Amino acid sequence: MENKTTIYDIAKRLNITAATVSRALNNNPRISKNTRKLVLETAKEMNYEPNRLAVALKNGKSNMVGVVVPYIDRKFFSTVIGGIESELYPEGYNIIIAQTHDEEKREIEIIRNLLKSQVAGIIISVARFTKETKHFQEAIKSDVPVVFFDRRINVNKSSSVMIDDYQGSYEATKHLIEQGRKRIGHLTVDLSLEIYTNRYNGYKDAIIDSGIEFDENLVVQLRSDIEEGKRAAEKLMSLNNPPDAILSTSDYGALGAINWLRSKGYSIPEDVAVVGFSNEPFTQFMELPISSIDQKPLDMGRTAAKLFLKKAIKGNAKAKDENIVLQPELLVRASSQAHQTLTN
Amino acid sequence: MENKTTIYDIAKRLNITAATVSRALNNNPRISKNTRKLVLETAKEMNYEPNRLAVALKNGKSNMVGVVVPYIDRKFFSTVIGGIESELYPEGYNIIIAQTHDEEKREIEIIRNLLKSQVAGIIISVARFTKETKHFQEAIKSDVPVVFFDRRINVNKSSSVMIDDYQGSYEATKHLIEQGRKRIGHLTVDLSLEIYTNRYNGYKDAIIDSGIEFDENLVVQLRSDIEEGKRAAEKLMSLNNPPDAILSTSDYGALGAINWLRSKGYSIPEDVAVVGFSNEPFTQFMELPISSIDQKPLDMGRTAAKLFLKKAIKGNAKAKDENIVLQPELLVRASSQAHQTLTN
DNA sequence: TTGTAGGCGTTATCAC
DNA sequence: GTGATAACGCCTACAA
Repeated sequence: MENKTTIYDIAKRLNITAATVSRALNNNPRISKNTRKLVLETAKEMNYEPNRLAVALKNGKSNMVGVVVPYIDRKFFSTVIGGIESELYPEGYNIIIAQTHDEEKREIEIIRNLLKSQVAGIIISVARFTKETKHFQEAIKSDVPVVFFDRRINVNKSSSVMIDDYQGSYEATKHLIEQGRKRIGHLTVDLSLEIYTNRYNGYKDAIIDSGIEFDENLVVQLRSDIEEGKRAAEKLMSLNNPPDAILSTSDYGALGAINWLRSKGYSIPEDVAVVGFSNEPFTQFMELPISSIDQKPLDMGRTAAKLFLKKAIKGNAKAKDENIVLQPELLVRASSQAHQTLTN
Repeated sequence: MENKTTIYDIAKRLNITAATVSRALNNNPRISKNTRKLVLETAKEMNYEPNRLAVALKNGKSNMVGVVVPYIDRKFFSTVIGGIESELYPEGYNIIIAQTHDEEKREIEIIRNLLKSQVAGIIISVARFTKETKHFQEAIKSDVPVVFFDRRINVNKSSSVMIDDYQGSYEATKHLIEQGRKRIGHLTVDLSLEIYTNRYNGYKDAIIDSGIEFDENLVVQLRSDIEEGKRAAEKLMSLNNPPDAILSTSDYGALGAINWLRSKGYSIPEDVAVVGFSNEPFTQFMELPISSIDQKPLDMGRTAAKLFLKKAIKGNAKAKDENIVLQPELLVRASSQAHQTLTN
C-alpha cells in the first residue's frame, strides 16, 4: 500500500518546513501569498488529505458526535438520526451511532466508549429504564455536551428536545370530543416514563376540561404491540359501559384495537373512533387510514443537532442549557372522522 | 474541566515509566505480575480510560467503520445498519454513518471524509447512479476494506452481499403462475440498475420457463411510489388484454396499484393478484395483507459486517474477495392467494 | 523485567 | 514570513 502523504512530504518537496505547510493549509495569516499558493498546489498534486485523527489528538476533540438510540431500525429513531446527520454533516461532523436495545447497562458502556473515542458531543434518547446518570455527568465533566431527545433523564448542564406529548394527547382527545364522543378510552404503556404520563395527563385534562366525567376504568396499560391492542380493546368493550372512542399512545396498539373491533363487527369510526400516536407509516396506508399524532422526528433531529452545535461553538459543554419543546401535529384520518375525504 | 488521566499520570503515581504502564494495560508478557496488578488497580482508581485517538494515530487505523447508505430512514437500510452495528459493536468497532441522498457527488465526498478519519473499513450501498469507482479504489489502495451490500458497483478487491433478486422474482412469478395466472404484469423501476434487471429477468424467465407467452407490453417502468403505482395499474388495465396478476418490484408500487384497482371495483386477488417486493412493514398490516419478498436486511447487515471483519483480521484489504448471495423469502399473503388464513 | 527514546501527523509557541 | 521545537497520548524497538 502506498503511504499517505503528510505535510512533511509537502514540506520536503518545497524545501520548507512542515510548520509552514500547516500554516498555509490552515489560512494562517502569517504567511506569504506565494508560499501559500505553492503549498496548496502541491498539496493537491500529491493528493494530500489531512489526518483527522492527528488533528483531533492535538485538539483533544474529534469531529465525531455520538448518537445513541434504543433501536436504530424504528422509523421514529431512524428519521431523527437522518435529521441529525443532515444538520451536522455540512458542519464537518460525522456521527457515530449505537443502539442500547433499551438496556441501561449497554447504554452506560456505550457512553464510556464514545468518550474514549473523544467524541465532540453526545445526542441521545435514553434507554427505557435508565435511572443512572453518572455516565452523563462524566461526559459533561469532560466537556462533552449532552443533548437528549424524546426520552430524557434529569441531568444538570444538558439540553433537550422533546415534543409536547401533553398537548398532542390533549388535542387528540379534544378532537374526539368534538366528534361527539363521550366515553373515551386510553391505551397507555409505561406510566413511569415521562412521555407516557404526559400523554395520560393530556388525555385526562381534556376530558375534565370538557366537563365529561373521567373514568379510570377506561384506561388500559399495555405493551406497545398489536396483540396487546387487541386484548385491550376486548377488555374495554366488555365493560358495562364501553367506550365510543379510543386514544392509543401507540399506533401498534391502535392497529390491534381496530383489527379486533372490526373482526367483532364494530364499525369504525361510527361505533368507536380511534386515534393512535407516532404517525407510523402504515397508519396512512391502511384502507382505513388511522388518525395519529406526528412527533416531528425530522425537526427533532435537526433541533437536537443545533443544540449541540450551539454548545460546541461556545466550546463549553456547560453553557446555558436549553430545553426545547416541539409541537406535535394531529393528523385526522378516517379512523376518527366519519365524513372525511380520502387521505393519501 | 478536569483533565483525563493518561498513562503518564499512572506512571508518576507508581514511580515507574509510561512504557511499563502501557505494557501492563496491554497484556504484554514482558512484565511482572506485581506491577501489572498494581497498574491495573491504580488505573481503575484514577478512572483511566485509554484515548482511542492516540491509539488509532499510532496504529494508523481507527476502530471506526464507515457505513454509507442512500437514506438512513428507509426501513431496509436502517435494518441493515442495525445488523451491522450488532455484529461490529462486540468486536470493539464503532460505526459512522452517512447518507448519500442517492447523489454520486455526495458519495465521493463522504468516502473521502471517511478516509480522512482513518476508518478501518467501509460498508456501503452505492448511490443510485454512481458510475465513478476511483473513490473506492483510493480506499482499497489505503488498505481500507470495502464491502458492498444490496447495490454494488464493479470494483476490484472488494466484497459484497446481495440478495438473489433474480431468484426472488422468479419464485414470486412461479407462485402467481401456480395460482393459475396467465398474464402477469411487471412494475419495475430503473433497468440500468443491476437489482432491477435481475428482478426483471427472473420474472421473464419464470414466464418463459412455464411455457407462457412473454408480452413486453405488460412491463411498466415507474418510480417507486404510490402515485406511479396507480398510474401503472391504470395503464395495464386499459390494455386490450389486461393482466390477471402483477409483480411489482416495489411495495409502494404494489400498494398504489392495489388502491387503484380496488377503487375501480376490481377484487384482489380474484381479478388481479398482486405481489410486492421488500416486505415493507405496512404490507403485513393492511386489511388485505400484501404478498411480498423479504430481502433479509438483518442477515445482510450481519453478513456485510462479517465480510469486513474477515478482511480486517487478515489486516489486508486486498485479501480474497467474497461475493455472498442471500436467498430472499417469498411471503405469500392475501393479495395473491385466494383462500388464505389470516396473517398477523 | 523495566527504562529510554522515537515516532504516529498536526498544531502552537517560540524564536529569528 | 519562516523555522525549530515541543506537545497531544500511546506504543514499541532497543538497551540495560
